[in-house]
Amino acid sequence: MTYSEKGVYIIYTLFNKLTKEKQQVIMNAAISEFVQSGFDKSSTNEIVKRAKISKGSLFNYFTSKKDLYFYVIDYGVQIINYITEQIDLTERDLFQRIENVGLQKMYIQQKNPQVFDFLASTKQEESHEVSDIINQKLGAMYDKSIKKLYEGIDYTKFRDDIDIEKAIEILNWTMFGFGEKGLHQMRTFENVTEFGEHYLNEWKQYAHLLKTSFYKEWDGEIR
Amino acid sequence: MTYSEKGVYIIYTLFNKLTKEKQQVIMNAAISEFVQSGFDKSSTNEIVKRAKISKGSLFNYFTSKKDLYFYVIDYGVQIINYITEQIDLTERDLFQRIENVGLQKMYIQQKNPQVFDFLASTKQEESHEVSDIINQKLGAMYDKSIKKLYEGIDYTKFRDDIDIEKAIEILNWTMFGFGEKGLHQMRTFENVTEFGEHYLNEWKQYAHLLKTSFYKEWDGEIR
DNA sequence: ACAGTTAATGACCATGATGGTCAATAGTTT
DNA sequence: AAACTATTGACCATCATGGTCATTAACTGT
Repeated sequence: MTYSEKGVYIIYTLFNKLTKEKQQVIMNAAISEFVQSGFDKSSTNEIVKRAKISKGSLFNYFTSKKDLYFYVIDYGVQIINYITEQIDLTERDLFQRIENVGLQKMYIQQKNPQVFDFLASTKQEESHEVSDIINQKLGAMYDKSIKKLYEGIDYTKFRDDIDIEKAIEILNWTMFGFGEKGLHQMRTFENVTEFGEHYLNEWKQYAHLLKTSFYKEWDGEIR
Repeated sequence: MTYSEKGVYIIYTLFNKLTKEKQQVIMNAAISEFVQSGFDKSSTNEIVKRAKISKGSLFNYFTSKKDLYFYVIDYGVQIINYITEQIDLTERDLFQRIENVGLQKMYIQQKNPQVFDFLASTKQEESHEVSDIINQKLGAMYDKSIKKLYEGIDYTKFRDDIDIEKAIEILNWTMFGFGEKGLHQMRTFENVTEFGEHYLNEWKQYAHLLKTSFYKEWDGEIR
C-alpha cells in the first residue's frame, strides 16, 4: 500500500500493470457477470471465460472473488467521481446540465457498457459478505454527486403552480426510461457515433416537451 | 388434459387440489426465487424452504423445475388477463383509465407482491431452455392488453403542440418510477390500506402535474 | 545465445449444492 | 381397521464452485 499524490491510498496489484485495454476487458467481463448473477451466484469461471484469460491469471490479479468485487466497485466509484467533477457549475439550467451529464454517461458507456447497471444493481445485492462494504463505499459518493448535480440550479424558470420536486422526479424517471429504450435501439445501429447523434437528438425532443410543460417560458415565449 | 367451458385446456395437477391459500404461498415462493435468480440459477431447495413444504411435495405437484416455471408463467398470464378484462372502455380519459389499472395492480400486489416483477424479469431470461416458450406465452398477451389499454382514448384533450406518443411514454415511465418508489415506502407503513390511501393520493398529485402539463385544459381552465 | 525473471496457463482438488427419487410415515375416508 | 391419499426428508449421482500450483511461455538485459 502506497500513498499517492492525490491523497488516496492505492493498493498495487498485478492488475494495475496490465494495459488499460486489458484491464477494461476484464472489468467488463466481471461487471457483466456480477450484474447478471449478483455476488454469491456469480462464477469466476464465467468471468475468465468472458475476459478470455486463464483462471490462474485472475487469481494472480486478485486474491479472491471478494477482492475482485470490491475492486470493481472502486472502479465504478472512480467513474462516477469523474463525471461529478465534470459538472459545470456555471450552467444554471437544469435541463442543460442534465443533458451534459447524460452525454458524459454515454461516452463512458461506449467503453464500459454496464458500469451504471452494475452500480445500480448493488442496491439489490443481498450477500451479507459484501453488502455492508457496498453501502460504505457508495453511500457518501452518491450524496456528494447528487448534491453537486443540483447545486446552483435556477429554479425560478419553473411554473409557479408546480411542485418542483415532483417535476424533477418525473424528469429523472423520464431519463431513466429513455436510457433503457436507448439500449434496445443501440443494437439496431452499427455505427456508434451515428447512434449517438440520433440518441442525443431524440432526447432533445423529450427535453423540449418537458421544458414546454414545466417552464414558465421557453425560447422567449411566455406561458 | 381436459377441455373446460371457458375454452382452454387445463392440465390437472395435484397442485390444483390444494387450497387457494396454499397455492398462493407456493406461487409466491417460486416467484420470488425466480425473480431473484432466473431459471437456471434458481434452486428448488430454496423454493421449498420459502414455501415451507417438503421437496417431495413440490415434485408431486410439478414434475420438474421447468414444469413449475411454466405454471408460474401461466399464473402471471391469468392475472394480466384478469386486469385487462377489468378495463372500462367507457372511460375515455387516459389518466383516469391508467389510474384504474394502477389500482387493480395494487390490489393484486397485496396477495402476490412480485408477480409483475416476475413477468418483467422474464424479458431478461437467458436460459435457452425456457426463453422460447416465454415469448410464445407472453408476446400475444402483452399486445392484446396494451391494445385494449389505449382503445378509445380521447386524445383531443392533449395540447396541440405536443408529441402525444412521447407524452404517453413519459407518463408510463413516471408510473413505473412512482411504483418503484412506492415499494420502498411500503415498508415504512404497517397498515396496508393506510398505505394504499397514501399511495393513491400521492399518485394523484403526479397525475395532476402531468395533466396540467400535457392537457389543453383541466378543471375547466383553458390553457 | 542464454540465463534470469516475470507472466500466464489450465489440469486439478476438496467441498458443497443441484434436481429429482422413493420408501416410509401421517392423515383421511370408507 | 383397511384402503387410499398426501406429505415427508434422507438420499443419490452429478456437476460447478473458488482457489492452487507445477509447468510453460514471454520477456529482459547482457
